[in-house]
Amino acid sequence: MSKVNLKKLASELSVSISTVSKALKDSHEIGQETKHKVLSKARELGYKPNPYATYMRNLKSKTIAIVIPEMTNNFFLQVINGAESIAREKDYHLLVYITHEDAQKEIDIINHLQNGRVDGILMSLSSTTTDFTHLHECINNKIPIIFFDRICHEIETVKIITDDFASGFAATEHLIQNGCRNIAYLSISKNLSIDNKRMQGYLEALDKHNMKPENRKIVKCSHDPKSNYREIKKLLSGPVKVDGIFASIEELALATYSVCKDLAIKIPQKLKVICFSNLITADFLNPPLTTITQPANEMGIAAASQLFKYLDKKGGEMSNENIIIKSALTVRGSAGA
Amino acid sequence: MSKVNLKKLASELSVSISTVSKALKDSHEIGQETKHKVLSKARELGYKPNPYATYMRNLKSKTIAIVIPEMTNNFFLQVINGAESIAREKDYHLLVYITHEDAQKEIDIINHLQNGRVDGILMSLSSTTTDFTHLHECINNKIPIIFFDRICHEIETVKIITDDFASGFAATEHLIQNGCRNIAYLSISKNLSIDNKRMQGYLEALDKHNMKPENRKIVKCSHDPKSNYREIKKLLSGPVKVDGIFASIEELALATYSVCKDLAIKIPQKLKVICFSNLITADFLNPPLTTITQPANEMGIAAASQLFKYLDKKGGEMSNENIIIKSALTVRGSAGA
DNA sequence: TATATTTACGAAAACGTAGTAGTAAAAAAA
DNA sequence: TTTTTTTACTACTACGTTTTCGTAAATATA
Repeated sequence: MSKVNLKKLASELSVSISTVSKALKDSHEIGQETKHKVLSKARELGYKPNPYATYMRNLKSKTIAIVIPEMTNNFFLQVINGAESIAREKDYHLLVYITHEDAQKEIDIINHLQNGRVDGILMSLSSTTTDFTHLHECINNKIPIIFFDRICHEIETVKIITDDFASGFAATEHLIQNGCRNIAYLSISKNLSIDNKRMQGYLEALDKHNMKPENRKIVKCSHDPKSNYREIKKLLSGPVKVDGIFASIEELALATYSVCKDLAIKIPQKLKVICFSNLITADFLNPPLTTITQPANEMGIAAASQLFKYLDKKGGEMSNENIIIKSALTVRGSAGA
Repeated sequence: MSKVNLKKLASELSVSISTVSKALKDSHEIGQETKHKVLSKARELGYKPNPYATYMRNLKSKTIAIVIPEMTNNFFLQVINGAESIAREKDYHLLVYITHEDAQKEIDIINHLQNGRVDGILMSLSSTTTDFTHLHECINNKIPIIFFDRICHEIETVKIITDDFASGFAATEHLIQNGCRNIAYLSISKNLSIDNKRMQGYLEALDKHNMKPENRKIVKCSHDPKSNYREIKKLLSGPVKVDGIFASIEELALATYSVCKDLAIKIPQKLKVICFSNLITADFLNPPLTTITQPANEMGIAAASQLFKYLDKKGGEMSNENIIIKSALTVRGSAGA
């Protein structure tokens, strides 16, 4: 079962390699009869062109990468799903890399993608990334990056985001309209664009309703579940009065649920909770979780589509635009009726 | 910013391509001084070897693929996470493909991987796959496949599974011990090894406790949420008495929750529910969902590790063994205390 | 001093594909 | 009939890397 390549086909058919290659490409230079012979022999032996050799000729890898910070979050799962479907449609291949929120891993991964392995990258930043040299280098090497969700403002490229500010505003206002007067914001990382925007929405909503923001009500969380639990517990059992929580990501809402369970705080009676989330189980939680649902699948599709749009018109410049796909507020039980 | 390759380095340094290549590989054939010059120039220009050209020389793609049926399930998410971590460790790259439970897509994907693109494949079967020609062909082409979870018995290779039979038995017995006398099994697909094993465990537990299996209590579900909802609703509102449900996968347990919500059937008072699941929110559901939790991350790690074990001793034969990683029954509320 | 060995490099081939250029033979046009 | 065009093929090269082989010069050995 030795590998069947053009040379093998050629020798089997007693023609030249060029003839086989051209016949398979349906070139006009090859006669009908020969084409048929080549095609049927290729089928018979199960010839599949070697992708790496093909790359060597036309320097197109037909491969893109998606770099995400973690896999515990439903959002990224759905983005991958969307991106994969577009890649498949375009007959491209999708490499997946997880940075685990580690800036060094992100740098290593990006560096590994510098020499032709991929034609482009879809990416959401790690929360610990503060230096963007590796990304600039990537752009210098003419490898396009499309950001989604956690974008890098410094890089001029297409960015797929949701309306974080407006949604943060809406989420906070929803809590206010349901009676909350002391709303805490659970932040995930200062470094992240999404966190800043969501918090700005939160602050703007407070301001509109004449509520003063308090630093004590802005809890800096991380990706360590235990420390998040501690911080939220400290908030909810401490001196600061809190009757509403706006969690920037779903992990923090679940941590809140966990704390409330342990402290016997009733949601939504004593505490109303709302968060950005793509949990499929939001409806079945106790109580059902009111969420800002990001169009994750659509964002994956948009990111991949934008990348292919650029790759297809291969001469052009990458435009520097934000593509905004709106999130939806889904009222369930956790923030009151 | 033209691509920096060996040729470019060589001309910059006025040495031959061979010298540069060997210097970068720290060959003894190259003098210390030259090595230093080459290395520093390589760093200066940011040389990264082209992976496809490297492939052309040693015919190792340093890439593996993971082929999964869907992305809506937390199990596969965690498997990818585990597999990616091992791949990263080995400096390999991971391609992700989703069959969307479509046999034809599975065939297309496997065919696309036939000529060298990957060194090996991790795979979980689509539920609609009944013919395994494409997989046999893969093995014939010397591309190793490691199956996990949804395995293919026909192919002689390493398979990573959980103790589906024992867990199915334990799940059913747990329901029985909590008072259920009329237990239904929600099946996902006749084609799947896991479904059969889990159902056998279910039947064995019924038998042990002198309960007769009834076809009416075995509900054939699919991957269509709406039809699943209908089928489960039919079961729970029909003439067949049912006081316990064992769902083979988490989607079916959630569908059951949905039906119970709409029919106002109290879980666990009127109906006890248990299922195979990797939901991170199981604890927060209403009621908390008692689950058989598969060691998904470990299975991903095991699958990738086994593949690399084979790839590393590249001469050998692939062994035909089942590696079983046990699942754990986590008692929460949905199946009674 | 003459010969053997080691050191440090370069030339070239190969991996599989795809395209350019070249060329006999056949067909069409003059 | 001669010339031009078309048809249908082959030879060869390049993509970037790695490695084998070859070889001068330097060094060690006899």
